[in-house]
Amino acid sequence: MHHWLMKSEPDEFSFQELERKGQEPWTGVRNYQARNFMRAAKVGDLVLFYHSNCEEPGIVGVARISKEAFDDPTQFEPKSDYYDAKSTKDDPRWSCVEVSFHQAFKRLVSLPDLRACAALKDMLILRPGNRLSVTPVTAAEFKAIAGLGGIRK
DNA sequence: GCCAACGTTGGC
DNA sequence: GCCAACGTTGGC
Repeated sequence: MHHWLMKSEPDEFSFQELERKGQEPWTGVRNYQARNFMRAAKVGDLVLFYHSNCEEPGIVGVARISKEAFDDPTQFEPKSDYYDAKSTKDDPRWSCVEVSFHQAFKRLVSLPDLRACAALKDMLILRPGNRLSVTPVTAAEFKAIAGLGGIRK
């Protein structure tokens, strides 16, 4: 089992919205590295849900991979923001996974919280200029963050 | 709204 | 295949 961290702008799609809907296809990722991480994700993998570009950036809870990588439908939709004219059905460029709500944190784990935790000093997300929207997280990092969020994993 | 970091594009 | 220009991300 792998662990992941996925970023979302709450104005676009928030953790609360995931809780309400139950599950959501994670479409619109247009970065090859992030895409490759999604292709490696398996059903049941746990996902740290990160709110970015907002008042209080940080991790708000845990989601779960509920469907493994499949073709991101938005790449074929000319009207979509994520349309990719260079992608064909025979050779699609972009994948997505489906994520499901799993468990909300008791408290937000903010960026300063993450930075203050010695066990997390190697996290990809904390590296300057990191912009990947999907990154792998080690089991130890996952456990430490769940602890900071007030849930036991 | 600024700006640093970084991926992508395209001319050569 | 190099690299400058450009666009995007995301914290502050």
